[in-house]
Amino acid sequence: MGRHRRQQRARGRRSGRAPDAHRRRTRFHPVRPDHHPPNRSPRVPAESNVMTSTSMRTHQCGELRPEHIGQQVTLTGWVATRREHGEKLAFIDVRDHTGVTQAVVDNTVDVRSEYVVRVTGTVAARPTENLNEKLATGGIELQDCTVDILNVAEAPPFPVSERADQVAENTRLQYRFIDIRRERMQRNLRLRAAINSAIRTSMEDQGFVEVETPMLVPSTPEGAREFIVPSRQQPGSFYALPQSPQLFKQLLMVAGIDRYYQIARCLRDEDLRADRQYEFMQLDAEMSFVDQLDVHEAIGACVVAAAKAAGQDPGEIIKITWHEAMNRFGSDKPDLRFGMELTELTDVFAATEFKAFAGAATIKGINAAGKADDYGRNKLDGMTDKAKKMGAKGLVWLKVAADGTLESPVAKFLGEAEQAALKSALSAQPGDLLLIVADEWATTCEVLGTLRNDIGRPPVYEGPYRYLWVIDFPMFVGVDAVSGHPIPAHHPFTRPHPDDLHLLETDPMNVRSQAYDLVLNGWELGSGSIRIHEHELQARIFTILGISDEEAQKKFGFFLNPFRYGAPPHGGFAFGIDRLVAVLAGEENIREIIAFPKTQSGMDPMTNAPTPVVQKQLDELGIRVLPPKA
RNA sequence: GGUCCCGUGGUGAAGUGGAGUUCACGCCGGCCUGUCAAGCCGGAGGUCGCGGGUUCGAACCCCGUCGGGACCGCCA
Repeated sequence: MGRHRRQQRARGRRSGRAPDAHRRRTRFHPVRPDHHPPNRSPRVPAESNVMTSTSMRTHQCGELRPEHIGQQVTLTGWVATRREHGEKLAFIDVRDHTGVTQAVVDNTVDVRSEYVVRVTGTVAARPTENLNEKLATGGIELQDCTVDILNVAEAPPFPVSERADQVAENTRLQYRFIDIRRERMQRNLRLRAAINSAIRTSMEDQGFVEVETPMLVPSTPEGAREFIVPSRQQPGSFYALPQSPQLFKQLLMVAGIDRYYQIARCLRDEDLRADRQYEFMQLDAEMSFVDQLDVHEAIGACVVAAAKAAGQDPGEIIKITWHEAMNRFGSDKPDLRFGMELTELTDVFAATEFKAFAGAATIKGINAAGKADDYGRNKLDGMTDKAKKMGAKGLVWLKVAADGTLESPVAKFLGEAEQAALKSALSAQPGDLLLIVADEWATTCEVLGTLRNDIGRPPVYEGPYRYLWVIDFPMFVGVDAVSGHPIPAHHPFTRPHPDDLHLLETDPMNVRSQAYDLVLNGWELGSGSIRIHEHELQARIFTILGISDEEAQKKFGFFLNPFRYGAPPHGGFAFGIDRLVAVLAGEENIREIIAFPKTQSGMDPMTNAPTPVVQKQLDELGIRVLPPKA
């Protein structure tokens, strides 16, 4: 740019208005190549043919093709880049969420990065030697352009491109309104919208009725920590924000809604993670007169619809029992994309003289095929530490040498026959790394399951997508050391497995429940259960849990009493939409598919929430803030 | 509540006791008529998160603190 541009800038600034005067002829233009990392997220399906022209534009920046050649069009958007070629020629790329188009302009047009512009010009074929195959609009450009500056812009803090993937996330969140201009965020948010839409359509096609439940609800201190909201009219009393619509949706079954759903915002005041935010969205559903197969079918259809909205066909959703999941994968949310299954070795070492193995309840191993060279002493020690932290007494590792012998500190304690049986059981080949744990069944499974994930789990954006139902969860997860009562694995309204009812009092730890999880590539998408609808069974469960009638009445009275008025058999499910979208988008972190997420410490770098409030607000609520702890 | 990692011009990085030094991008100015992450030349821009300590001397070592991230606990 030269003199002209400088002068125009000066004039525009002096007058303090958008420089309408900047109408310049240009020639034409293309779209910036949409960055799309290989094996990354799916593209949002083609948008419908809705009319997106407005009084200010005729087309969007990603839609012009050679078939439009000769038409006069008007585009609106942001200046993505400017390439100058002397006083008479410059190229500007105009961007909106659909893509970019190259406009050929007179270099006296003073537009800079992220200026908001309207460009009117004639669609023209690019010279054949100047086609840009990286751009969807790379066959054309706008020529004879008039450029209106609709707004000026300061230089953005980071580039509005895939290069900002390298920028500190905190900076991206602080300027989220710029970050979301990027193709990645546009794609993620639009994918999310498409999935939400598919979920609604699927649920409604299946006769589910959307009912909205309150955000201000009574506090029920079981389970996750709640956000509480002080009541102004009842000083000293508080609402809670819902962890889930659980109680309301069950009452809707009593109320004869029959099939309820809601895309519900849920809030939990627990520490944040890559897959957890304070507030998150769930597809929440409940059905009357069903068994768990009915629920699996309905929710499965909904998830399939969501996957198809992301351009995928998930195929059949398989089912395995919790026990099988633990036994084979050492996890209740197994990632089925890779093998390395847990192999039973208890019999192999039944008569061993190796003290660490002798008498162990369960001995299992995994074969990290070909990984022997990847795991040196440091990493192996680290894995051993991890195993011990998880409660195992130790971890045995063996490397298979080129000649087939086992290299390990403990090899000398294992007999030849044992070594041969071990190699056979694990199909060991030279270069393999074998890991063995001998302990209680649960510990053995969990430790090896964790190591299996650590060693073998592919990145989230690597397919295929493997959905599964994990069914027959145990009713109880352990026994309270103080009270001696069993600890429920799910909420206390979960229905026991009908075949195990007789064991409730005598052998509670072997009672299965009618609870189930939906798992995708190692992510727990959600869980549900058939509920208890009869008063007698509920009372029996409370007795087993050590909850007195009085206590039950006090804690859950508003929920239990309605069940006396004709509660139908019912069950339901809820799955986290954020997690589903993240996996389908190929994102490791749900913040990438949320427009305005919180950081790990629960803050929003853009709004600076949470903030102190003025004293008057506290006074009205009868709240006094204590000084910080020393 | 805990473990570990990270804070250096607008952005990303390099700098492990000796001058705010370096690189790329961006920004500002100049040149440039077919670029498309244009190119070439020049320039500006920093309280090395903050506070304290050690040292003749600290971006660098120590302590604290704030902010960010991963994980454990937690998430019926």
